Amino acid sequence: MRISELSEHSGIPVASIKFYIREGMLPRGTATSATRADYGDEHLARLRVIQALSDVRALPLARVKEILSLIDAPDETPYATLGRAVSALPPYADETNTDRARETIERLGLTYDERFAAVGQLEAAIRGIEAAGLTWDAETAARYAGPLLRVAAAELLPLAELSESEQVSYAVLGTAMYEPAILALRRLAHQHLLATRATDDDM
Amino acid sequence: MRISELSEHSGIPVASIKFYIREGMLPRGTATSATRADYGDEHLARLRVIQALSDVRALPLARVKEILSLIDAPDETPYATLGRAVSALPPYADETNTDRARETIERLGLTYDERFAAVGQLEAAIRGIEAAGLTWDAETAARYAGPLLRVAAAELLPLAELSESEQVSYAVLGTAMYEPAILALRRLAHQHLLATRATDDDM
DNA sequence: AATATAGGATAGTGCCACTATCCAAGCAAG
DNA sequence: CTTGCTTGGATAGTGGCACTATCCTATATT
Repeated sequence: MRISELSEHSGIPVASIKFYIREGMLPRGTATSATRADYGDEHLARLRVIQALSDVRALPLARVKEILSLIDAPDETPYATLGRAVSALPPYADETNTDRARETIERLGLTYDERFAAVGQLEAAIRGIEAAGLTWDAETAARYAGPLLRVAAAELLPLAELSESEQVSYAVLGTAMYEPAILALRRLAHQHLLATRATDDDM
Repeated sequence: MRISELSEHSGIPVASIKFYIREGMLPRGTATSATRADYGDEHLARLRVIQALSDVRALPLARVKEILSLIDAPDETPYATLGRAVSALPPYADETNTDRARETIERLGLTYDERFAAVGQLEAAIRGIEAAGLTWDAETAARYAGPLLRVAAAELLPLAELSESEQVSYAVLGTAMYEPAILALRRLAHQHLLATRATDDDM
């Protein structure tokens, strides 16, 4: 496939493809002559991943780049790789004090590891909730933690069947890409409950 | 409070406060003379909401503005207001074809209303998942839907105690602001499961 | 009366994600 | 073989966004 064909198949302008190559997010095609290079299906797949992360997840390209490099060259353990993948996702918090998050995590009986980006993200989320005038207490946290632990456990089950390298890219991309679906389902559930309740008792 | 004091209390530069006023996101202070205006606690609270939506949620100011206007002047019904609030949140999808989402929604027994933004968001999420090479089928959807319906139901319960206007702002801000906490908890749950499992059987 | 500060309007800045222009080196048709 | 069209690759330019800096005028303050 030449670059123009890659552009047609992916729907991404040639200039943008060149840009992604320059940025190191997409490997160069294999040069067949001074003015021709050959691109394969892996380029197409990579382009679709970039689009998914950039458009659907609305991640800045710098974050997309981090995630891609994680898939290409994972860390020692899946645990560490997942940790770095999480740090590429919003909210981008560099909280120094993570007391609120720690309190919540420990009360829920989860593992507290301050190096894990999600701790700072939870801290930022809690501060945002309270800045907006909403409540975050043990009861609120428990409301979410139970069902989410169940979700997380169910998500990890099918992973066992994959090879280690597949596991990593599935975990990294899965963390990023299933989130919008989760949020959409929660919003739909709210609407559903409101709609059905409205016919019941006019709320 | 004068604008300089509002700036000190909120930590937001005077120039930015002026900018928010210009943009119509923050009401003008009540003018006491040609060169003085008075700001109150409601300005401080508004500023904190703007910060939470803008920084923690990383929403573009145009979306923040939509959400604020919804709180200030809600639609006829909470259902409609929530619908418009949802459309201010990512993923910003304008899908024309929402077949995949519809299939999922109907199979789960939820209400399908194509005017609701979350439908298009689910469609965009599904396309993103598949573009990234991941799976979305009935089984996957069911994995998420059960726990999330439980979350949604639990969230609506405490609403009953509030007045109607409180309900609206709580629903609008709650939809936006609890999401980062939910995602952080899911990420922490993954990490927790991976960490405890690793000590068990070296995965 | 002199100085400092506030409020308001206008223009400028820095970052990001492209996008347009150039150029030399092929490739294809006549 | 040669004339015109593409292509890959490098460089510079663009448009949008969220501020931010400057300016001016009218008061407070001393």
